[in-house]
Amino acid sequence: MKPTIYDVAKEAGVSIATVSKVINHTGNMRPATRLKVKQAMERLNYRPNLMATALTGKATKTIGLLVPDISNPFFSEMARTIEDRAHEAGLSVIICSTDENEQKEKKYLELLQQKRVDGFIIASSFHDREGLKRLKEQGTPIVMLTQDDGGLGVPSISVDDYKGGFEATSYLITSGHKRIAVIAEHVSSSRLRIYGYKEAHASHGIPFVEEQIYKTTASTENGKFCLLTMHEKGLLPSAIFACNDLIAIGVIHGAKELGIRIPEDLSVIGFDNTILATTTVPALTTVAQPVADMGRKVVDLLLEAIETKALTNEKVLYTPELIIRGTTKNETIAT
Amino acid sequence: MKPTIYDVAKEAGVSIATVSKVINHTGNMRPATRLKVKQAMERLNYRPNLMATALTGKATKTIGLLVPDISNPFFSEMARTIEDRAHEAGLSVIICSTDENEQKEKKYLELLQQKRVDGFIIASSFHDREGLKRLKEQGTPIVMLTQDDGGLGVPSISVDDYKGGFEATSYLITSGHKRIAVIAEHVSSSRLRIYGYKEAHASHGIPFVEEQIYKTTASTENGKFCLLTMHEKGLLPSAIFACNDLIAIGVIHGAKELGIRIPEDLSVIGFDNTILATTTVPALTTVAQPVADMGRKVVDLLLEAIETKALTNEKVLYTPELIIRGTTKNETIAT
DNA sequence: TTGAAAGCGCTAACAG
DNA sequence: CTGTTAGCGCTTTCAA
Repeated sequence: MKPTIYDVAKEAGVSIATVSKVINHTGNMRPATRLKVKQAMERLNYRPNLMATALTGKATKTIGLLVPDISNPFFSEMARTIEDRAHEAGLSVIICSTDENEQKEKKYLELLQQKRVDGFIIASSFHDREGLKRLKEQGTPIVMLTQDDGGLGVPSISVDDYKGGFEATSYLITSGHKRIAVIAEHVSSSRLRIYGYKEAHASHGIPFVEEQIYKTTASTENGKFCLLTMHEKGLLPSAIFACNDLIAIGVIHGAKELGIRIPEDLSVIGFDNTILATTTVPALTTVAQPVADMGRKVVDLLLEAIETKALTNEKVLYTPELIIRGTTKNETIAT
Repeated sequence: MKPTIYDVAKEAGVSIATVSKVINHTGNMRPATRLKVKQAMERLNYRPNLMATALTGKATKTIGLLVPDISNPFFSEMARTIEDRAHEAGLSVIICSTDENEQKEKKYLELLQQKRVDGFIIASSFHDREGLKRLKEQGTPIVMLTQDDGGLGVPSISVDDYKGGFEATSYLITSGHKRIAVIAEHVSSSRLRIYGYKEAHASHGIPFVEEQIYKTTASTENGKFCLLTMHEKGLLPSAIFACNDLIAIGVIHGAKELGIRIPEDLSVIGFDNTILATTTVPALTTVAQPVADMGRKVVDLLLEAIETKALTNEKVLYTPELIIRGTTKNETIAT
């Protein structure tokens, strides 16, 4: 079996209390004693059992990260920066993919609570508001990422989705597009992006129809499906604002299948600026989120909440950046 | 504070042993008693503390997954299937990105040991063989994924890298290519892929030069850099076999920058068949690994090792599949 | 400066 | 069928 604190104590000829003190750098001690203990630990290759430590009331040094799907490049890129920052601070991360599914949300939330994680980063939409509220009331730190807090009163980090939607749409409009569809997700950030989409129309005096607003779940398949649907209904727009890159890629795939040329026949804008946006040809025009900054910030905020035990309500809004690449085209010049 | 087993016992008017029994479905009990306890748990919203449970010798129901980089689509796709399978079996997954860096490997391995994870899935190359050996000797189940076990005597799951390299190269050769470069990684799987590359040359009676073998780390930047290097040295081949999609994409980027047409001037084959391979134009010819099967299998194997406490040495080899898309071209026909 | 002892929340004999 | 009790490995007073 693995050596315990008792083994070390015996090996060093001291009490477990003394060993505990050298582990935690607490209290004073004769240097010789400290050395004896250290050597004993070395000899036995001793590592404290974090389970036992956690049981005495200390932190578990683990946080939970809930994302819709870790295989979505946006979230895996985000997860990577979160992981790095967390480890810098001595925290491990348990990642759970919810698929935006209420059952899974509940299951994972409960599971992680039982594991006594020190806090949560929630980057997935949350249907079970009640569960979150209880969590919060129990004093567990929570930070929302890419998600509003739904009046929960917890900190949240996100990009200015409204602005992103507004700028993407405005760009399309000023490029001469008049029939612009939007493919959004069933999540709070999409609501704001749609709002931006609408306001852009309003401010340019261009009408839009509700039928041009599609809602789906993030995947290339669904993006393609939406385009096919538009085509079947004879409602093909001249431009599509997709609420994430995955959907935009799906649209591009669908377009190829239908023989629709991009950007000549159809302009496409994505959102997130994941690696995928750089691999398409032409490269995808998209709205970038500062993933690295956001990932670091969300960990810092959570850390602060964990350490101070105080529940702030800070809302951090990052500025999105429209990155113009090859999938959009100026209609006024073109036609 | 969170309710403990004592609170439930008091609430239900029974002893903690009884409560423990209903939690673990052990022993018999008068239905009425069980009901009383269940209701008490319900009322208090009781959840057992997994830390305490783990301390009594039970499993932590957590496994560690070491990958080079979770933001690499191949690994995030793999992580997703692992996560799903693990959760089906009641296990959580802690993912750590090692960047193939020995310091991080050590750090994470140690960290996860302290967290008393039930087992490890190692999908990252491992410089610290000693650490792994000690781990294994301590009885911790380990399964290698995408990596040989380096004589460690633990199970391993991978694709037949030799075959993948052989087929990719053979395809290029039979398409008429005579100057084929390979860009590999500093990992064990790449060694076999290179071996396949060499054997393909040998079996077709085509010579190859060692200078055509490049080694780097997985990223688009590095792939591009390799192509630029070849160009500078005046050693541009007519085809490149990249040992993963990320590198292949980098080559494509580099080619675009240099005005090299793909596949007309240069054929490119990747490896992994990640989502990236479908988003390039033309789509990337690549060698597919059955990620979903591998992910499930690796969890099943680990689970078996955890449950039986037996250390098998099973080697599972999946068959790679060459997927021909648009980045390769038949030279014989072309020229 | 060091150690004895009382928990932390739960499991698992062993009694009753 | 139910309860008592002794740990699991560590932290933390409180004495010595």
